[in-house]
Amino acid sequence: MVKRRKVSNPLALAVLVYLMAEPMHTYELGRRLQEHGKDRSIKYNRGSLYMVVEQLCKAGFVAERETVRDTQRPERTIYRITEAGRDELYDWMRALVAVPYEEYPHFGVALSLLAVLSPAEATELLGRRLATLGEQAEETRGVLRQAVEDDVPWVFLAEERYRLSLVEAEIRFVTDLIESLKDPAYERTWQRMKESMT
Amino acid sequence: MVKRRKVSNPLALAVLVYLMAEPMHTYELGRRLQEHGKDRSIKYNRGSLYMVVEQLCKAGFVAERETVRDTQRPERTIYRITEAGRDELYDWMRALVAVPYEEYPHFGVALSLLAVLSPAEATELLGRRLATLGEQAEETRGVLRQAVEDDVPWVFLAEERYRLSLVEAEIRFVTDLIESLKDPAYERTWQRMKESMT
DNA sequence: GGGGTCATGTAATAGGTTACATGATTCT
DNA sequence: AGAATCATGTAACCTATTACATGACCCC
Repeated sequence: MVKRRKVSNPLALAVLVYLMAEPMHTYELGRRLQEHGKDRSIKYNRGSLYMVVEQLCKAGFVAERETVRDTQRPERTIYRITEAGRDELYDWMRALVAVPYEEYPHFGVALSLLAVLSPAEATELLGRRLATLGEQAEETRGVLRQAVEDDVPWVFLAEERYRLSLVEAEIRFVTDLIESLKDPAYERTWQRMKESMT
Repeated sequence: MVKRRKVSNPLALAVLVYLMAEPMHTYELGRRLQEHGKDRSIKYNRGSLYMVVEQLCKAGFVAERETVRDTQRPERTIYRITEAGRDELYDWMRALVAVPYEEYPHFGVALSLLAVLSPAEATELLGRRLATLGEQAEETRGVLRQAVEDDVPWVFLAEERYRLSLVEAEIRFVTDLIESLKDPAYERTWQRMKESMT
């Protein structure tokens, strides 16, 4: 039922978006992604980028426009988006925005196995996490402040605000969790569980 | 500086935890994971499980204990956790709890490219997301209610509470975002951007 | 007792990351 | 000019997912 995309790496989506503006070669794509800080929200690495462009090409979403050799620099292929690529771009964006994607955050895994740690240790570790989360929140707030000063239109800040929302939510959650762990009843339960384990 | 784990798939962590309780064979591991609903927080599929167990074996974190052939059923290898495996388990759990891992949620990608959609369309799509998020929140609340009724110790509910926190945060965020999109100034800005694009 | 389906594993394929390679540029 | 660094790509290597395979069990 869930239509699988021919190319599913989110990098590909960014590539399509950038090629909407104008044709360019792969390296240039990478440069812009980094320049615009898109690599904060999209996992970026050069190897994957080349792979993804090739996949897009095979899938017919982009096409070679020409191969430039300006005597120096190895020859670079310039890509442009195709009609099918445009369709795919919009279809993909719509799906991403309209339907939540099931994710598996690493912290969720840890929580689902939390019982293996003693309450004391868990508390200590969570305290450290809390500190780092605080820094992250502060950093993101900084990015936002700076952007506002620079008159960046707010649409381009949605991702950072989202990031901040999530971090703040996690801070509240962890704070509560630490509170819960203090309950001496849990300490006892944990001891019993531990012993009852074969 | 970031120590890479020999086996990094989160499934492996669950395997180690389960083998702490008692030795068992791969299929049994899978069965329990599902039974306990761990597959809600850990991406699970059989193929990966076998792969992961093999990796753990190569890495010395688990070892074969014996190979049982009870005349029927193909022979199944029983694994047990090793000393090194125990160490790895605790080290890994500590890291997961204490330091936030950088994730790349799909919705963040969409947000970082939101500007390609018209404000009107974005609003409509976000509305649909909001509806689904509401259902998800409700479902998770249901799971929690049921678990509380069944006297499940709360440690085992941390993951669900976390999930709920995140969903609720996202609901607030999206609600705000929809509000922002209504600003007629943005409509104008968007039009201008669109035209100025080569 | 033959057709479905559950239990169990393996192999083929596709996807992604790291490591390497090579020419140009810049610095001293 | 040689060393260090940047620009650019490719290839080798892991990881993960899907598809396939096989025997047992269950039901009319």
